[in-house]
Amino acid sequence: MACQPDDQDLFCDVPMIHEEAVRRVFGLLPRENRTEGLAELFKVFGDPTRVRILQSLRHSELCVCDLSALLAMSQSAVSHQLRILRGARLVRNRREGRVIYYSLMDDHVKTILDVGSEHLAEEAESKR
Amino acid sequence: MACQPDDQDLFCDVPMIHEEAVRRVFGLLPRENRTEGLAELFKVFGDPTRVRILQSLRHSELCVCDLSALLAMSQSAVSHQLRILRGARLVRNRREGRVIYYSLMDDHVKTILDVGSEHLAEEAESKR
DNA sequence: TTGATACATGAACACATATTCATATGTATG
DNA sequence: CATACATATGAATATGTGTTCATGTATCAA
Repeated sequence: MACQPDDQDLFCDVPMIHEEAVRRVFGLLPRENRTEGLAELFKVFGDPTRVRILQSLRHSELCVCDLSALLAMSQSAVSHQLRILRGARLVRNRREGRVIYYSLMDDHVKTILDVGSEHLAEEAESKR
Repeated sequence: MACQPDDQDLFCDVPMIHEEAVRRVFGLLPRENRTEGLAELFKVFGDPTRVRILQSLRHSELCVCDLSALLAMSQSAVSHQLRILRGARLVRNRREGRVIYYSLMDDHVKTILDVGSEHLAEEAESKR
């Protein structure tokens, strides 16, 4: 935790080999807001249960008890995770009587899962 | 933790309203391997420091001390995070004397960050 | 070889998080 | 209204994770 390389002071206790590059990149970085938001978003994707839920909803709208049976998990655990997915606007829900149906919010969710899968595939390929 | 809805037994202690859909989706789900791998991958994106590193490397190859100065963090903390990014094959590194330069591994990293940003943008829009 | 520089890493601690358990909310049915 | 059903949620606990601190490794210079 030295100092922020702003316009006035770029001299830290940390050695800095490429001052120009650092200054330039610092100017190009998005606001901290956005960084924090991105991390929060990906954190939601970073749990096997939630990924499993998203993969399931990708193929069909499902209610909570369906997901519970499908994932072999307690209804409570599923509900807790659905709450987090809702918070990140990755899923939407609609009520029909006592049953609440969940589905994916939009195509971003699919895209993110796909690009992630691609990366894993190439990763496996590069290990050979 | 009831039972897995495999071909032989789909009857759990959890109520299952849409048995057909559940069976169908179960057949379409990827192997657990892949789910776990995806979650592990996104977990790496799920930390502000690591996102910040990736956003930085997106614009320029940088060495550890550059990143340390840029992010105003200790060299140790940055190194620990770089290790995790390397493990997920999100960054590559090359040595030049005592200095080690890091850069993004491939375009998947950029794409994932971009799609995430898009989602956040639309999320903000939908809140209005 | 000795010292300095750039980076990596193990241990420890503080903090976050996923599941379980118990209970609450909301909706249909009788 | 009372009951059953589908889902949500608060509290507690166990496990995971990021940073710091101290130390180790690798490279260059003298």
